[in-house]
Amino acid sequence: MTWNGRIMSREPQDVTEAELGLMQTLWDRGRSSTRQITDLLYPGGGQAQYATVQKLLERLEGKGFIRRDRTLFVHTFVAAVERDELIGRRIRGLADKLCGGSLVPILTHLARNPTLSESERKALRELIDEPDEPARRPPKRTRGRKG
Amino acid sequence: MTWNGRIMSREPQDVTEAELGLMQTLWDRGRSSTRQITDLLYPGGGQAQYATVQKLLERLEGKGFIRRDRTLFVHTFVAAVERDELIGRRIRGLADKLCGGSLVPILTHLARNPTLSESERKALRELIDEPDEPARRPPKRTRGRKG
DNA sequence: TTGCAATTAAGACGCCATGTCTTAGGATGC
DNA sequence: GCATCCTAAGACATGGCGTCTTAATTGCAA
Repeated sequence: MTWNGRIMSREPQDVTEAELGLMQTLWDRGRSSTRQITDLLYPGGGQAQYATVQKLLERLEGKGFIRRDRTLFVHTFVAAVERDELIGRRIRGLADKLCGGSLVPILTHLARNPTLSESERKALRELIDEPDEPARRPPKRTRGRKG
Repeated sequence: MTWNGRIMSREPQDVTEAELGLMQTLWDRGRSSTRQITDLLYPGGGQAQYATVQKLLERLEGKGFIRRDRTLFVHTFVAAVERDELIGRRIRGLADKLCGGSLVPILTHLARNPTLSESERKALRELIDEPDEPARRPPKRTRGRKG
């Protein structure tokens, strides 16, 4: 069985370090071609680096983190998962692995964090006080929990 | 150079999945021996599982996440890094890799999180208000208003 | 059309992290 | 003395990951 923690059980897969570089590029500059990404990430890179980017893009596509447009000869790519979404996944993963699934330990850690400047603290406070939409307060009765 | 992202540059190293199981045990039950941990993590395990735990403990010690007491014949282990500290490291790593080092994107994500219950929201708010300000603040309504 | 450059596509490669297990050598206790 | 527990050292397979080579395909200019 070799039950490992990541070999079996089909975990959703994550973006690796090098792949993250490509994601950043797509997030920052939007739809791009392999060439554009390569020039940006490996300035002065040759065929080898180009192929590396290719492979990374292929894997990212396979994992569903980017989408490829094949209509033109030169394919273009866009992020299928936004930066914030990835942040969310990481936080959730962190909560699952270290906090029994709860976000509270993370929250408290953040709140107690001394590196949190007063302005950040203030910004956070406002964000918390302000749920989502101004027109949405009454219908909120202990809902929206997923198992 | 083979600059990879983890091969070179001596990154502080992280706790792996299996190792995390041992850490949880040490966090929960405090100082423990290899035997105790093995019985807990691999019930009915034999010599093989015992050795696995041994190796994991050895690696954790090497990485500085636990401390070993060799005074007695049977060594005992304690966590050298607390759960909260590890949470902090992960958050920081997340911020570095995905947020350019800033915690704000993480904070905003959390604040916007729909799975955050009202009680959690409230708890967070209190935690934020607490640290810096000793005890000098009218009940509420600090900031003026926001659009 | 021919030829060159760029692009896609497929796969090989080496390294090492990771979890697992085997074995040897000491200490303990009956 | 002998079985049993422990430590210690290391072997091992698997797979992730970043990298690179090579071949096939397409576009474009001369």
